[in-house]
Amino acid sequence: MVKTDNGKAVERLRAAGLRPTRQRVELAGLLFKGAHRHITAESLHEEAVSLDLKISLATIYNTLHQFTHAGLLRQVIVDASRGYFDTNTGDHQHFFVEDEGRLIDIPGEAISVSGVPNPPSGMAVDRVDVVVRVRRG
Amino acid sequence: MVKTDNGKAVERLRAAGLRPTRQRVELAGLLFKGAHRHITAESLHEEAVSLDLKISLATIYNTLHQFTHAGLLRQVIVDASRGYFDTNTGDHQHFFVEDEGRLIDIPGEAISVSGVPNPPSGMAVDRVDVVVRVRRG
DNA sequence: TTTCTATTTAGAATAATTCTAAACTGTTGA
DNA sequence: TCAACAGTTTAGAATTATTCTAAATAGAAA
Repeated sequence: MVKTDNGKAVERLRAAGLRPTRQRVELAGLLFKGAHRHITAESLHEEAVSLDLKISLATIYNTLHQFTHAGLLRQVIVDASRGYFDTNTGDHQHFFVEDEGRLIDIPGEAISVSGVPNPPSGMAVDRVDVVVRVRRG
Repeated sequence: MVKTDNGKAVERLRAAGLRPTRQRVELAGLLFKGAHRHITAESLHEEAVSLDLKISLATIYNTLHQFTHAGLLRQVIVDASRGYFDTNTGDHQHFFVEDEGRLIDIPGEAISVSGVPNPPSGMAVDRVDVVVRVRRG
């Protein structure tokens, strides 16, 4: 019996407490197979469609959020009209190429933010996001 | 003849190359009269309505963008589903209180980012945005 | 005034995302 | 192996923020 090797994806989903359904396994396959990626619900859906994976857009949205809650993805907010997700959940920041809507990682070791004041009392820092907006020119 | 003093607003608009229409003058009055503010198209519209200013939501959107292009406002991207604008266009960053959708300024002198790598060739840095996400707890 | 163009506006249109309720499918226990 | 249940997927409707359109209005200049 010939099958795509999705054993890794299945394990990863189980470890995250997510039932390894066909759709989740296929998406995990796309997302976590090779190098880290930046995707959009639309872009991932188009990719799935082009590979003849049968996954609805609603499921893409559901899955992206579930993966994010499970810590498998991180959401990146750089554009008011489009939600990005990053398969790299480690400490790092981004360049955002405004004309192209493209993200580029900046390693966490490279960049550092200092002088962040104490948050208002009763609040705790969740995360510090740095976006370096760049343009052609 | 008793009139609201909008002389300042009118001058400011003229200086920015914007024709001082009633709507723009009234909005400039709201936005630039006192301390710096963080607003949303919706929140500004509600405020205008509550003060009996006759300004449509479409005009609020138009005006916010025109003010931004003219350098009177700065757009702040912190939330995928809502556009914020800041009357403080100077060098500074933000706390974002995620539960409340509220922004708090961090003075530019306080905070600093170091180690930003060179942007990809052919690209120039437009701006470096820092968002410190905080939560109750 | 008159005229000209920029501006405003109501309402339709768009785009991203979420919701709903019905159909489907992993998983578990017998 | 299989029944049964709870979790998942889905098509399509609904929602939300925002933009567009084309007609009406209002500054500015002469």
